[in-house]
Amino acid sequence: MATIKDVAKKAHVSVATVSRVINQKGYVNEETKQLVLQAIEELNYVPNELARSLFQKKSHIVAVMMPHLTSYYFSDLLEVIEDETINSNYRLMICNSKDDPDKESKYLKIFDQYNVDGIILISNTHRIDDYLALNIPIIEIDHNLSDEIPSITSNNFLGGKLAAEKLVNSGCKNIIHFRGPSGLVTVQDRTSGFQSVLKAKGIETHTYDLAFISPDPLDIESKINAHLDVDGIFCDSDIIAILAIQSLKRANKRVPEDVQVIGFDNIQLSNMLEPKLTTIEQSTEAIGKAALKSMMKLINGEELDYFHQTIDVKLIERSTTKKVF
Amino acid sequence: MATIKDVAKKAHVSVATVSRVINQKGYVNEETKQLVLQAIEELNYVPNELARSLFQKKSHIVAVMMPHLTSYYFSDLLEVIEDETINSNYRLMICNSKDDPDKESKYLKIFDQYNVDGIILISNTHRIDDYLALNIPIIEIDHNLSDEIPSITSNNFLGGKLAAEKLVNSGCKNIIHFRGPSGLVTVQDRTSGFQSVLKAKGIETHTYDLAFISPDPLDIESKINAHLDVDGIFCDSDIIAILAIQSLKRANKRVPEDVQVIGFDNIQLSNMLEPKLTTIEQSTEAIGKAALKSMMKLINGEELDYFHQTIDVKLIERSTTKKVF
DNA sequence: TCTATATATGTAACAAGTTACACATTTTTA
DNA sequence: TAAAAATGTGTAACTTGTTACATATATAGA
Repeated sequence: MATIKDVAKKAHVSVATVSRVINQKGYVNEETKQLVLQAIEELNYVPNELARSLFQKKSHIVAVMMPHLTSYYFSDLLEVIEDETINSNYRLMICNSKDDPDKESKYLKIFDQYNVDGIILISNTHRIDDYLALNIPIIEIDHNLSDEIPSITSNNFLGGKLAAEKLVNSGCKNIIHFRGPSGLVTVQDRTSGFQSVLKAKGIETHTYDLAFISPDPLDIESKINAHLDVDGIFCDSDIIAILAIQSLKRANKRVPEDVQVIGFDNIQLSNMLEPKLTTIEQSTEAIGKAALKSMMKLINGEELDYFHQTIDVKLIERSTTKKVF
Repeated sequence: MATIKDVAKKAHVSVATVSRVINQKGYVNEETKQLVLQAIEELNYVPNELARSLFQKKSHIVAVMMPHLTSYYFSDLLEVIEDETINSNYRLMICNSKDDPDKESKYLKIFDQYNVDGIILISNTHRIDDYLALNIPIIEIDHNLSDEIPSITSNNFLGGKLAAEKLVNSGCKNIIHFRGPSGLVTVQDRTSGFQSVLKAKGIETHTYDLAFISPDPLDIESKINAHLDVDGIFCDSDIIAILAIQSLKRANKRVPEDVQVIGFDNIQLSNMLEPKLTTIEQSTEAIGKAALKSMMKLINGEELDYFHQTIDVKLIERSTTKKVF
C-alpha cells in the first residue's frame, strides 16, 4: 500500500503539498498539482482514512442502532439510511441492540473508541444519559425519548386520524384497534389520533396491545372472535393486519365486505399479498433522508430547522377497505 | 477524552506500561497494574481504536456487502452476521451494492482506506479481480464465484433433491419449478438436485426463471394457469411460494389437496401465514456462524478446514404438502 | 521603488496509540 | 557465587496523515 510519502517522493514534492492536492486546500501550483495527481494515479494511492481520522478526531462513520434487523419496516428503513449515508460520503456501522442493554453498552463504548461522528438511534431502552454522555450528534428515529435529542418521527397522530376517518367514512361502527406496546409514544400518538375521530363520532372501539416483533397470531384470532360484530380493524403494523386478515378468513368473514382492515407502515409485502392491504404509509424514504440531512447539519455544527421533525403519513387505499364515492 | 498519556501521568508510569496493561502483553508488576487499572477507571479511559488501528494496520472492522437489504432472507442473515461479528469482537460496516457497480467500486475504495480486516461478500456482479486485488480476507456467502475465494453456501443440490423427493413421495406427477435467475450457481445446483430425482422417476417438470427480488405475481399466475393439471410446485424462495399459493387460491385450487407447494429459505413469514409453508430451510444461523468462524481464521492467518463449505439444508414439513405415512 | 499581499512549498509537530530496544533489578541455574 | 534468565519499566521511533509556521518568490499598490 502506497503512502503519502511514496507519492511525495515520486512527484518530487513534500507530503504537505500532496496533502494540499488531495484536500484541495491551500496554494498549489497547477503544474505541481498535475505531477502529484499523476503520481497518485500511478501508485494507485488511496489516503489512509484511519490516519486522517486520528488527526481530525472524526471517523466519517455514522452508526445506526436498531432494536432488531429482521422487522420488515426496519429493513426498508435501513436500506434508505445506508444509501443516504454513503451518498453523504459517510460509512455506516450497523448496531443491533436486540433490546439487550449489555449489547448496547458494548456499542456505546465502540462509538467512543472509533470517534463515530454520529448516531442514528432507534431504541426502546431509556439509556438516554449514556448516549448524551458520549457527546456525539444523535438523531432519533421513530421514537422521541427526550427533549435533548432531536428526532424524526412519522406523524403518528395523523396516521391514527386518517385510519379512523377512512373506517368511519366507509361505514364501520364497531372497531378493533390492534396497537403496539402502549408504552411507546409512537403508539400513544396513533391511539390519540385514532380515538380523537371516533370519540367525536361516538363510535365504540376495542383496543388491544400487541408486540411489534412476532405478534401472536392466536392472540389476534381470539380477540377477533370475541367481537363477532366487528366491522373494522385498525392495526399498528402491516404484519398485524396480515395476521388479522387471516383470522378473519378462517372465521369466514369477507374482507372488506364484512370487515375492513387498515394496516400501518406500507411494507413491500402489503402490496404483494391478496387482498392488497389498505395501510398508512410511513415513508421510510422521507424519514431516512430527513435523518441524514439533519445528521449532516449536526456534524457540521449547523442549527437544525426542526428539533423534533414529523413526517406526514399517507393513507394508501387498496383492497381491504371499501371504496367511498 | 482521556488519552493514554493522561492515564500514564495519573498512574505515575510510562505510556508503555499502560499499553502493556491494556493489552495484557509483556511484564507488568501486579501493583503497577492495579495503579494503572485504577487510573483507567477514574478517567473513564477507552483506548482510541483509530490510533491502534493505524499502527497495527488492522481496523477490527468487518464489512458485509449485500445486493439488497430488504429481502427477507438477507435480513435474517444480516441479523446473525451482526451478532457473530460483535461476538468476535469486530464491528460491522454495512454495504449495500444494490447490484450497482459504481456503488460497489465506492465501497471497494473504502475497504482500502479503512484497513477493513475482512469482507463478507454476497454479490451477483463478477468483479472478483477487484476484490482479490484488495488483498483482504474474503468469505463469500450464498454464491461461489471463484475458486480463489472461500465460500459458504447451503447445500443447494440437497435442497432441490429433498424438495423433489417430498413432492414425489406425496404423489405429485406434474410439477412446476419456479426457480431464481438461472445464471446463479445456487439456482443451477438446486435445479440439478431437483431434476436428478424427477428424471429418475420419469416425472415431467416445467421450469421457469423468476427474479428473487420482487418476483412478478402476474407472471407466476399466468404460468400456473398455463398448466391446469399441475399438482406440485417447488419455488426457489418462500416469497415466490407465497405468491404461488395466492394464485392457486384464486384459481380455486386447494393447497395441499389439489396442489402441493414447497418453498425455499424458511423465512419467518413462512411460518406466520396460512397455510403454513412447507419449505427447505437454509439455516441463516449456521451460515452466519460458519462465515464468521472462517473469517476469524483467515484474519488470524490460519488455514480453513474447508475452502468451499456447504451447510446442509432441511425439509420443514408444514401445511402446504400432504403428510405421508 | 518599497512595502503589502498573494502564491508556492517545505519542515516538523501533532493525533493516540504500539513496540523495539535499552537498562535495571531480581531470580534461577550451574 | 558468577552467569544466565526472568521480570519490570522507560525512551523514543513508528503507524499515516494534517497543518501551523517558516521561508521564498512573484505580483500589486502606493
